[in-house]
Amino acid sequence: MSTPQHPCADPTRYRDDLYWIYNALLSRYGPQHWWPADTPFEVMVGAVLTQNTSWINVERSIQALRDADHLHPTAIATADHVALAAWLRPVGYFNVKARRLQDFCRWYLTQGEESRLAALPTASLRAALLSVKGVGPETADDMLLYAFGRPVFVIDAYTRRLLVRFGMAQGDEPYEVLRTFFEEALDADATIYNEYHALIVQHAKDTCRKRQARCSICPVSLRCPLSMGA
DNA sequence: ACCCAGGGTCATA
DNA sequence: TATGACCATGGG
Repeated sequence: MSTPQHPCADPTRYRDDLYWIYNALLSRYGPQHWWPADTPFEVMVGAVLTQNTSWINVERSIQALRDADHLHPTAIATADHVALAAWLRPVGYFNVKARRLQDFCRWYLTQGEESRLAALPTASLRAALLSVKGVGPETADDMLLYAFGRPVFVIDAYTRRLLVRFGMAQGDEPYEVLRTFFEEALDADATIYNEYHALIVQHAKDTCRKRQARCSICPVSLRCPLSMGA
């Protein structure tokens, strides 16, 4: 007991709770049909653009790329930085994201696109995605789950708050710890993971951003488990 | 005016 | 390993 034990050190203990939360969210919001994109490549573009950015702004930039006929890996890979940054202006960090998106597309083209990547086992594919500058753990997992259909659980800020609010984690655990927590507690099912993450985000949009004082899903009556602050 | 958004990198200690 | 600074637009 000298070493501080995280509550999430024992994933199987929370299996039923995590499925209860999933069912509560699903019965409230219904299937979310994520990721909102037409192609796997668009999923990956959106995953980069939505970093610390609201989705409405990502839609604007995706549309700007589409209008300019640049919603393709070769077009982005060879685009002028200033032009690319202009299309990405709505998502913020446009200089950073222009470089990240271009780096990703150039890498993507060298990999022979999806067919080659889709043949890789999940661990290898994850490592490959993480090797691209600008693709961190959450962005890579968005791609793995929503573009490649792999059973990888995506951890975002909302998920951390959810775990903290339910007493399953402290909140400052490394990304990998929380991802492993979900994946060991739940069955490896990409369909469930897909819906679960989407539902958590939907719940955050529904309650957190509206600053609701109550949330029937939350076991704590006063505030929503995903709400900001305390 | 303030806070936050479906994060990640880099410099520093 | 673990903080802090930085990136930057748009909506509540």
